[in-house]
Amino acid sequence: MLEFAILGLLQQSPMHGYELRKELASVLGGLRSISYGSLYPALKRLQAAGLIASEDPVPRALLPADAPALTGRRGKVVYAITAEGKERFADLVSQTGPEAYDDEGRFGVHLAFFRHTAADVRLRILEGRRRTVERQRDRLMDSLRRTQEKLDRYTLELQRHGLDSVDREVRWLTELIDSERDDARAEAARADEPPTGTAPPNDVTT
Amino acid sequence: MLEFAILGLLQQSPMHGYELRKELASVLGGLRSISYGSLYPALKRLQAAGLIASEDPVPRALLPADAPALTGRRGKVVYAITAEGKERFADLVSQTGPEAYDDEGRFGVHLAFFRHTAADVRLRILEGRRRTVERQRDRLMDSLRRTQEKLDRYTLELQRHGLDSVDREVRWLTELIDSERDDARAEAARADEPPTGTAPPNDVTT
DNA sequence: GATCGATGTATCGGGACGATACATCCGGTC
DNA sequence: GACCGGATGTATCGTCCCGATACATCGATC
Repeated sequence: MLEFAILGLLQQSPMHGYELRKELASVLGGLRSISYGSLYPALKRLQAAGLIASEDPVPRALLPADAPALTGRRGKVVYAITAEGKERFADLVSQTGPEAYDDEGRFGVHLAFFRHTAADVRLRILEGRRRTVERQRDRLMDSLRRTQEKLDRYTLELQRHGLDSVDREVRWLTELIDSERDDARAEAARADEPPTGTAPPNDVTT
Repeated sequence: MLEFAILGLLQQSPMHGYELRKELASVLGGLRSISYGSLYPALKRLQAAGLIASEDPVPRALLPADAPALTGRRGKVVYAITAEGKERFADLVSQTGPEAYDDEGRFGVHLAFFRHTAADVRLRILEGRRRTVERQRDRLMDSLRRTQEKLDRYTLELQRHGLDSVDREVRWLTELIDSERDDARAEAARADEPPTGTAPPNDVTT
């Protein structure tokens, strides 16, 4: 998942670790960010797999031969995606199976790179996610109905709030899906035939 | 956090791992449950610290000496809380600092055991949690306002949904807090003086 | 001109998780 | 009455993530 996000970000342009971390935070939803303890090992894995390459474009030119020893070696390391990396990213982006939406984080990453995703794939991922969340909601509703007598007030409140939250997510996904379908329909109509009756307004775009 | 939850559950009665896991799932909000890979190491840590004790009340009586060797050793292991464990739990339950509410999971556990918690401590925890979530909301609103031009539609939607979610949590907490305050006021009124004017309805309770 | 905070790369230990192995018991089924 | 599958049950392993930390440089503020 992290690897996926990194490949996606490097798609645009090379970056160094610090930048990557900041961008990653906004991709992951604005709240929880990623730690260096996750980031650097992930970069190493990607590099070992040949999906990204690192270069050191700031050769620090100065300083005599007695460099501050081992760990010292500032000068920012820039990571760039390779051809293989681009292939791999294209594969990942076009996945429509459960691995694309069962995990919340993974789904978020897919959403973040939807502009690289074909319209039909987008729709399948959104629908898959909705199915997953609906199942969660139903399970929760069920367990709540079965156990509500035995729970104290606070636990009950917690469950109710959780249920409400999941329910809202379903509705949110439904809105997204409907708007995707509208787009697809508009697209089809535009390709099929220019509307009769009402004149199409000055359509300059494209 | 896991340790906290285990101590809380064993407060009621001894349990074995499998039961513990199921109860834990409902404590943690109905959705995400805990894996054995987390549970058993946690039980070992608690046992090493002397906070719980394990007994094997099913001596399997049968089977000749040639037991199926090493790993074999069925007969469920029951875990019970010790006196030290009860002390530790009482300490944990009365914490009102950031450690009680900064982490979502930890806050959930506190909420799950609110019936063991004094009214003033409950209020402080709820208010602390609200402060934390409000800060999250404000940060998110800020970053959304600053970056909304550069984000594509889907990322924007994701952020908006996240923001809505956090905002709802604040409102939910406010409801809980208000109802706690009402309870406290009613309590105080009952202790202080019977109301004049309107006659108190037949108050049989307590 | 010195300190402070942002930027920057990197590692370490602790802990959580999914997967898996192993073992028992209970119900139904032919 | 033999068998089988699924729920119950204990436990470990490898992989990965995270918070904390170390080290290093730069710009700005006072």
